[in-house]
Amino acid sequence: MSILNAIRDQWNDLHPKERELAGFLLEQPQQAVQMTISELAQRSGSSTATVSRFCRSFHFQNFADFKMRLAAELAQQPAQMQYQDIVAGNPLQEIVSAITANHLRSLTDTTRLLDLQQLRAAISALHSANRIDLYGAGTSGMIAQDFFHKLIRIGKAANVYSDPHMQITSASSLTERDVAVGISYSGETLETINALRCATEQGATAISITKFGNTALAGHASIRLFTSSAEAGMRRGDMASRMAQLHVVDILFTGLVSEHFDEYVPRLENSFHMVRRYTGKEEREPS
Amino acid sequence: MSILNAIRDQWNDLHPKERELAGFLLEQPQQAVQMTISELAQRSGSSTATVSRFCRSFHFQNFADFKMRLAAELAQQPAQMQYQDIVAGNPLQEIVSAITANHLRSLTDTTRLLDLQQLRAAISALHSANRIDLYGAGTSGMIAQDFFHKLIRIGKAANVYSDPHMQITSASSLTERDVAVGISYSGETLETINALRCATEQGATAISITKFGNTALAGHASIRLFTSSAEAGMRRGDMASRMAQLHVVDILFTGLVSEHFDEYVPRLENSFHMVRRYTGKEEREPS
DNA sequence: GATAATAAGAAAATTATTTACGCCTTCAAC
DNA sequence: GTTGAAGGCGTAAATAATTTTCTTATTATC
Repeated sequence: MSILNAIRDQWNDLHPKERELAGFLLEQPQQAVQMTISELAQRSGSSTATVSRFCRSFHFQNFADFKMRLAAELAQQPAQMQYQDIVAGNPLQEIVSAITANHLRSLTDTTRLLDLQQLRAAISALHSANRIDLYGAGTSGMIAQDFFHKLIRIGKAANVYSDPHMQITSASSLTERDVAVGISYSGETLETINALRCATEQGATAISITKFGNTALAGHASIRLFTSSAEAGMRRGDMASRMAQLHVVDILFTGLVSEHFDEYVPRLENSFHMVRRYTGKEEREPS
Repeated sequence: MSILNAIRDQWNDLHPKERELAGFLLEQPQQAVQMTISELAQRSGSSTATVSRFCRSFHFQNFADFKMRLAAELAQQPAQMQYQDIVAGNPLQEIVSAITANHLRSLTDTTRLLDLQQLRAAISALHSANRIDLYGAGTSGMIAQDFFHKLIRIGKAANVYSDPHMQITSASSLTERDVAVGISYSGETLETINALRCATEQGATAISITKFGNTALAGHASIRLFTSSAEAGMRRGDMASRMAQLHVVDILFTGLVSEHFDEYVPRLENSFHMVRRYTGKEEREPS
């Protein structure tokens, strides 16, 4: 229930009328997706304009887009388990099932949330970028690293920074021909936000990868990519969200390579062979 | 697929233009549900009136009703596909499906391969370890990093090395009270193998995380954990395998924390709160 | 060859959605 | 308290989407 989760998640940031609307959506989602915007407005005690704005504030293209995605989400059979936090002394078998369910869920939810338009825009921006900067802290820093590995394999001029000073230093030298990617699950990591803002000020194209919702980081990006947002159990940490972020990175990368196949694939294969050759015979496949 | 089936079913009774429309719907249902009636009419070479009538002839209330129900239906199917390599110029939607299928597959396959006995042994070894060394190169190095992040959060004396010299240097000072974890998808990365061998010679408990099969790395480990082994497309790289490795790491970590709940959870929560406190108010959740 | 039946598009009518505008509330500064 | 700025939110105008009506073209039947 990533959309409904996101709504619950942002409850505190919602305006009064939006809350009434959100409340109705959370209680009667099945009915809501069958209504027109005016019915929904009436039933939830707000106006069509408010509903429309609500949808856009959650980064949906429009009301129709919102309705379709919510419907798709609701159609998922409830057999799927809910996201679970770590609890005491579970049998190992149950832990395995729970983690697996969390991860599968995270991936399918993220896939459902993906906006192909934004994805296409991101791919195109990355392809034509003169330089690519990647920013992320903590676990998201690792995602950035992963993306970095991929990009240099196809010969992109990419850099990755976790150090806030270096982030700003690098961002300050970007131009409108460059791309900056800010990664943060919460979307509220100050350092990453600042780096992306700085990049935007220099005219670079800013791409954000955050949990779904109205996050500060996404607010500063011109291309927004989202992962599913489960309520964060602090114990569970960022396991599922990290999977989701990697998933988005993989899709971005694969899309990029696929769309410019002849240019990138030879480089990809070359990097593969070279690693093999220079790290000993024993290395038969990428580790 | 009752709606699409019904359309196929009635194929013979359809008028020429309706067939074109039906054909498009059967081929591109995912795209169709995102379109307006006029887009759909245009793409399928008919007119809005025809589409509208088509929906009613199938006893839907109207076009919107049709769209919603089809969307709900499409959301149901999990689309279990085979592992796929990157190919040229696929539509983005297909790339998304393929990657998602790869990842889901990778996780479920890995879960199926998991040996609870080995898992228990690994958890127990990690719990009582005096020191924990993590070795990995390339992408597997990132997995090791990820594990490292997790372990230090619960106060374990962990270290992670990607540099072969440092790996050996550290491994050489391990004792029988320590644990070494070697990560390599192929299981044939020389540096990682050597580091694990060195650790074993010092009497440390060696844990391997490799693809399933008879790999060199697993041969040098006393506790062997496996991920699913799909044929590696060199273009596809290590995306799915990385997901699987992280999956194993997550299960290991969660099992560890769950089994020693009272000891580890306070540390985990403390690290969470401290990161929050020392990285500014804006940081509401782990990035 | 005329007539009836029906397919199917154009356009009109209807309905739905978004946007522009402005009122009203809230909150802070004076 | 008064004033001004900011922003929420509804009304209504503009836009877009959908359905229905009207019309034409085609084919089958007598």
